[in-house]
Amino acid sequence: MPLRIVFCGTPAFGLPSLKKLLAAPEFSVEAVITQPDRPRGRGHNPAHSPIKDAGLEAELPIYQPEKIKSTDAAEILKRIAPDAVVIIAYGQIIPGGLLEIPKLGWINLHGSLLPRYRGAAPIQRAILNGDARTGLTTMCIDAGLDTGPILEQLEMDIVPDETAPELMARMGDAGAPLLIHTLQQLSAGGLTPKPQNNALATFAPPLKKEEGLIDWKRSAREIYNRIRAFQPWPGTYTRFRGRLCHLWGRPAKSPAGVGAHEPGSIVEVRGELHAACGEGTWLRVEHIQPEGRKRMSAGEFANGARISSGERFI
RNA sequence: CGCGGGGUGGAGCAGCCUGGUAGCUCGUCGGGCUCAUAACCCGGAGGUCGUCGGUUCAAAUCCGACCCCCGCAA
Repeated sequence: MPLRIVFCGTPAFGLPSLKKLLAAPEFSVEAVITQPDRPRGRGHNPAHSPIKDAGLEAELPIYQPEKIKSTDAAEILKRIAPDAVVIIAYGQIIPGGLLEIPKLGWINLHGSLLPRYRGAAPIQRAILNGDARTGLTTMCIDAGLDTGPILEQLEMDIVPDETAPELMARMGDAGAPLLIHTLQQLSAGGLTPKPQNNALATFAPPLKKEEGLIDWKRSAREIYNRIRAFQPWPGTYTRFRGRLCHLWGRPAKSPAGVGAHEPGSIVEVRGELHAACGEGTWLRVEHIQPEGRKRMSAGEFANGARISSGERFI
């Protein structure tokens, strides 16, 4: 008898796990629960979640409750009567009443080494903080936010220049075999959930748009971490001549022959743009995208903008 | 019908409001200077000004429609 699974998730992070479950004969995915189609993009066309697309492709029943706690989700789950619910980055808190329905519980794959980085944006927050190591955790969902007992963990390095989408893809891939292993062990009775040490807990709240605004008083390294962490959303941006500009760059030596400058000051040397940051550090600007314009190289931007000395990013 | 910005030689931009022989930075080609150079100097090539239509003696510029790109919001 295959283990009967309901898969609950929304973004691409859970995709490798879902695919692995679909491909393994020892598991049978009975249904997919994902967030409702929401208007997205410039027009306002409703967009599917990546998980929904995969569910449709596998011809699975799809459920998209607006609010999982206020719908008949309990009825649906009781009817399907899965052995376990796998939940990966679903985007809604699961009410207590639903947690007892599958006998193996709700099994979550989380993008951090819990109890560190509980919450919605563990991977981005780890990069933002400049961490060199992170990891994956499988755990049992309980009534709190990522507070349930730990099943298995896998440590991973964060590569120095890695961006959030890159690390997320890598962790999503690495998470699939970990999740499978956890499910196998759990169903065989070979795992004992270990309570988290709440004293060590930290939180990784969702990214906010405003956090993308570059604070030039921070060091170039900190700004670079933010640039890496905030891809593809909300991005890191600054203001130039009153217009919003998304900006990409990396720490660099101070441009030759250039002394100290106010944070945000722009110095152009041979077509290269350098911006002064805090603590006397410098960021070499690589790409800029002014609002209403396409993303362009710093050199192209400098050609058109004709920056005069003393101009600044704000 | 969510709000807004933009489409001008290969690239990035100015010019549009106040219509009248298309400009800037860079690239490219040729020449020069130099021990040398991505630096500097001189010269050249390259543009249906997104598309279609309208107004006008005359449209990149004013009016209308459409196509494409992007920022915000979600």
